[in-house]
Amino acid sequence: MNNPERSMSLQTQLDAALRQAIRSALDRDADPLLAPATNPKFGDYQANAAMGLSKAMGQKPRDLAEKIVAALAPGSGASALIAEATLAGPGFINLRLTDAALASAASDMLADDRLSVAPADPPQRIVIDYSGPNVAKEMHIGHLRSTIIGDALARTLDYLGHTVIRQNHLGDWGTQFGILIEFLVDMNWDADPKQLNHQVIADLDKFYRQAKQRFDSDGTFAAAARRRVVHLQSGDSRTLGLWKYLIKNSLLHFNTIYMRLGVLLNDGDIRSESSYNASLAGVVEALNHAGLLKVSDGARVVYPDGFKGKDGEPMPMIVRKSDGGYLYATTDLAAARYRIEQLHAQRVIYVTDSRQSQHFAMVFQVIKQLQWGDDVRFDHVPFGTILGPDRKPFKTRSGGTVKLSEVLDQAVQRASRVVADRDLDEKDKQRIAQVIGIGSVKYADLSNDRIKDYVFDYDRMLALEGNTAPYLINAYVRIQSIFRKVEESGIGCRVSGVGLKITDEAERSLVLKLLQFPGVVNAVAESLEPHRLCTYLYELAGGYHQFYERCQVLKADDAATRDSRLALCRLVARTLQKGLKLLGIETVDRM
RNA sequence: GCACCCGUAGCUCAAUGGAUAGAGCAUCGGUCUUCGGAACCGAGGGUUGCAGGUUCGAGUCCUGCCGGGUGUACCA
Repeated sequence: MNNPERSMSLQTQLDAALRQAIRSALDRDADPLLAPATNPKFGDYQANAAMGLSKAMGQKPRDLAEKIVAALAPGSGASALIAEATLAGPGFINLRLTDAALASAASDMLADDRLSVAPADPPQRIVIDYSGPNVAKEMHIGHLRSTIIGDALARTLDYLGHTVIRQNHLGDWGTQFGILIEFLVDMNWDADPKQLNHQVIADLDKFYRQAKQRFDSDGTFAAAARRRVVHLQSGDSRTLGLWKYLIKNSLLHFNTIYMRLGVLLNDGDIRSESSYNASLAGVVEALNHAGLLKVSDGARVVYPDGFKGKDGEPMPMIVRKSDGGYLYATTDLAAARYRIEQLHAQRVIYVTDSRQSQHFAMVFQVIKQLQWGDDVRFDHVPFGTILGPDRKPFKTRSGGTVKLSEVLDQAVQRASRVVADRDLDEKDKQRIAQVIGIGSVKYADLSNDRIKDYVFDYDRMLALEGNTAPYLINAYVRIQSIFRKVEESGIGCRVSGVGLKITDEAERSLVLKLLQFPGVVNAVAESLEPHRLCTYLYELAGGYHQFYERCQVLKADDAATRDSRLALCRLVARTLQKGLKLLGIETVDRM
């Protein structure tokens, strides 16, 4: 099964053939700039290298393209793949592949449990920081995007063979815990630290809002809250006991949400803010040692190169407050250091909303100036805001935060209406509603270009038409239905060793689309944009429907055609299922 | 003030610097003896916010405007 020669994707083979042709025609190593054809009438693939090489080589692009085309002529070694290479426009090389090459590549993909997605070489150690909810607060709509996008990226990078280290940077430290704990002490909240209760998190969420209000209006309470922060930092036992109790019950809540969402995060991935407390002083010392530490208005700051604030002055990043406290910049630096030195990361990915872009740009710049990880790649993966119907940040009618658990309840409930009148037993219906409901929420989020804001709309995300989870899952279901028919009718079908053949245009373009899967997965890993995979899956499902319309599968003219088409169905189903899985979305066999 | 992000069909969104800017919804019109019609085919609908520039080629890159959002020293 995973013979590397055999499982090399078609596009990889084609790229190599083009590269070789450029070398022999122009005596030069160059990227062929191979891409699927922009329009089917141009062929299957196109290579755009000639236009770019023109200036460097001092020759007309069409002349260069002509030489490359000549090097692709029959007998060149590429002829098994390429049926026709033609010159077009200013220097496009349009490629039409042989049906045999397409059929063979599709057969290889079907026989490969990786669907022709080559393992990364070399694999990297990649840290991905996502979700990061706050202790003592219920997860709300604001946590959705980081959790879902981060999870999809983690799954994709893992599939490519990288060592993915998930880091859940829990917010469990800071002034707000002084405020909350002081409030709890004040109301004689006597927590049994061993007790776990799902209701606790909702109470805490409510208490914090009350406490914050009191903190802002009651000076005596505010002073007590600040003292409580000091108690917490110095390890006062009652304070610490309450704090640990908050964490325990929060984790119970987070894990419940994670399980419903089907994200991979678990307790082993938690590395909370407080876990860096002991190394914060060392960060400041490192900055001092590097000569980057400055004092400004009593605060310890660093001025990262290239950042200007108001009135054109260098913009400071405060690492230690004038009262001696540390801030999130310090924690992020400590976390980066841990990831570089202890986790041996080669790449670190932060999935947070775009409002933190400047913060991370500064942090990355400071890391650079500290020379902590010269060969480590840092990526901030920013994303936009989820908007309500009024195009303002999504809030409840009364203006409160939208709880994630209620969003998921609502989505599942609406999904259950879709299957309500199906002839399925109740247990299956519930399971289907879960998969469709949760999948719809996730897909709606992932299918938009992440940098943009998007409007949260249940009706649209649960629609059966368009680029939605239900549409894709339904395409999968329809294929499964064919295989159920196969079982029932006793036709039997060969699963392995089936020779795929192409007998129709719809079949051919479906195969072409299937063969693009490895390229798309790699593009997602490089750009960190899951919506590209969504677009691909949507097009794949569309291609399948066209094929399905034109090509009879079970009533095909002969057994060989039927087996070939069944194999194609199987490949589409597997690709849809795998693609959705990489997005963190499940499939069902009926709906 | 400065910095970053966004602006594409009536609506919601796509488009590694590539050829005539594409989908879904909505509107209108077709197909077929349902391998699940939750389908397929077609039509109308665009000065890609505006104006310059770079390039063989710009929705995409650069500059300046307009509009919206976000950030901008002791919260995260």
